[in-house]
Amino acid sequence: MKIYSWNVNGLRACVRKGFLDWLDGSEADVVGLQEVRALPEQLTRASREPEGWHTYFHPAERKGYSGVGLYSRRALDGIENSVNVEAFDVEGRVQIAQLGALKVLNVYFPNGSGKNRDLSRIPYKLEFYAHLREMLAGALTDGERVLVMGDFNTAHRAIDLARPKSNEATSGFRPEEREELDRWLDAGWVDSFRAVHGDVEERYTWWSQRGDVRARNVGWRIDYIYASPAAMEFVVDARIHDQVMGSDHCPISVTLDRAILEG
Amino acid sequence: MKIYSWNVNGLRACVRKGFLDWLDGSEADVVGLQEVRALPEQLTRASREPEGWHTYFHPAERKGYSGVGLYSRRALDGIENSVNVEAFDVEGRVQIAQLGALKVLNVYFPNGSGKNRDLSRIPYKLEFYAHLREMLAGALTDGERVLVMGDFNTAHRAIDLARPKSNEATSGFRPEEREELDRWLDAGWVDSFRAVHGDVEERYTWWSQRGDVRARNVGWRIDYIYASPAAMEFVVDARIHDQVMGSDHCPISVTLDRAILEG
DNA sequence: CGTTCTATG
DNA sequence: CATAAAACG
Repeated sequence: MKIYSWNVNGLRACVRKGFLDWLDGSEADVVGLQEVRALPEQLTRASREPEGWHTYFHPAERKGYSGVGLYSRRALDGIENSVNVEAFDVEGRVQIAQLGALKVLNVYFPNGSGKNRDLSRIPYKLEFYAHLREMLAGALTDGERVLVMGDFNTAHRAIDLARPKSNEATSGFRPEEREELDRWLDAGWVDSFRAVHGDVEERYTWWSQRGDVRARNVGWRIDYIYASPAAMEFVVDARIHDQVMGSDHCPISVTLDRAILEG
Repeated sequence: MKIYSWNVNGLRACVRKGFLDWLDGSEADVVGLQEVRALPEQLTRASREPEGWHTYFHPAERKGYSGVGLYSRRALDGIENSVNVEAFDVEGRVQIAQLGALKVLNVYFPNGSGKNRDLSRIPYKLEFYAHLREMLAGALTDGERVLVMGDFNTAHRAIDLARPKSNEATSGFRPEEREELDRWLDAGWVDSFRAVHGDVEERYTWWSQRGDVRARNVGWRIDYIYASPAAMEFVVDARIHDQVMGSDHCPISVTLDRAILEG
């Protein structure tokens, strides 16, 4: 089975660029979207409830901002939107889906840049990371099968972005943000793409919209599917679909042995 | 000589739709624009200072809002932006141009609709009208040659809009607004288009942007060139150029005997 | 319905 | 550079 994550940068705009055709051609079982940037009622019916899919949305309270969504070929066994912190829940950043023995978290981690391109949102971002990490610590040590996928908004190591030197002070590659990802990996989470492909270079998931940056592949790898050790045993492939257009991010995926569903 | 008035509904957008081609083909001597909606420095050089034209701008303080501009083939003999009321001056609504013995006021009269489509701006609109009328009363009685042209934002009589009955409560055709135009005409101002063409019907200068309203000519005549009696003696033609596209308003013009300039 | 601005990324 | 909203008309 195949699970995708994609920051669509506005689902309505992405639909105009062919999202539904991509969806039907994707052979996906589950797709997690970030930055939906629409209330469900603002979506066309064809994109809100496409034939053959079960869909779930967790929008932000603020219109046109953030928001996550899940598309699944079979109905989810459970869905939960709250992480029990009001300040996080109102921004529509997390969906926790249960599929048999597998738990999938679809997450839009906060961007660290604030109002005037400053770093004022980094504390919120780091608190969000820490809260989720602590919330999931028990599941990890209990050997549960968990995927945390989405736009992490942080490149972990120099190999994960084209211009590491010039971005050491930029939110998304600052030491305090990278150290938080260290803590996830130290806790036991596995970066599925790196586990499958090792230190391959120049594989990115996001490119600035300025200039011809994507054509020149001057990008960042900031979208991940993190697997618990128990889930990682079922991962048979991990991919970055950088040929797929429609957003400033590209989709990523993992292929899993279906046995992962049977506890 | 030919003098035009046109509410361009954003000069930058209008330029993209061919404003400069229209300008050069217009045989205009003077063009007054309303709703420029740009600071001069936000305009391209080609539109701010086109070859062969002298240009003058009076923007609002608030960005992207209101603002008037004048294009003249020969340099103006004088230009004044203030009507000596701060609340009016900051909204960039008036330019007073002197061309020889002729005074031309290029005016963007306020829209009466407020924030929530309410009527909260009608008092401001009526005060603006009254202030300008009183300011010009002396010139009128002194026999000066004056044109007041622009977007008046009021249809005077039922003949001036396609749907008078259904708009009696709408700002733009309310009794208190129409009565203010009565006061201008009672004071001596002449509606140049009506003076030339009498009660011709279905001649409008503005159409809603919703639906196919312009194609069906469901419009309003709310742009006028008012002439003082002394100026009216030199008016040889008055036109509504409703075939000219580029805005939700169309240009209007008067043709004058050049002798109007020689006092 | 369309222009422009602002917030956000 | 792009998405979406808000204000205004």
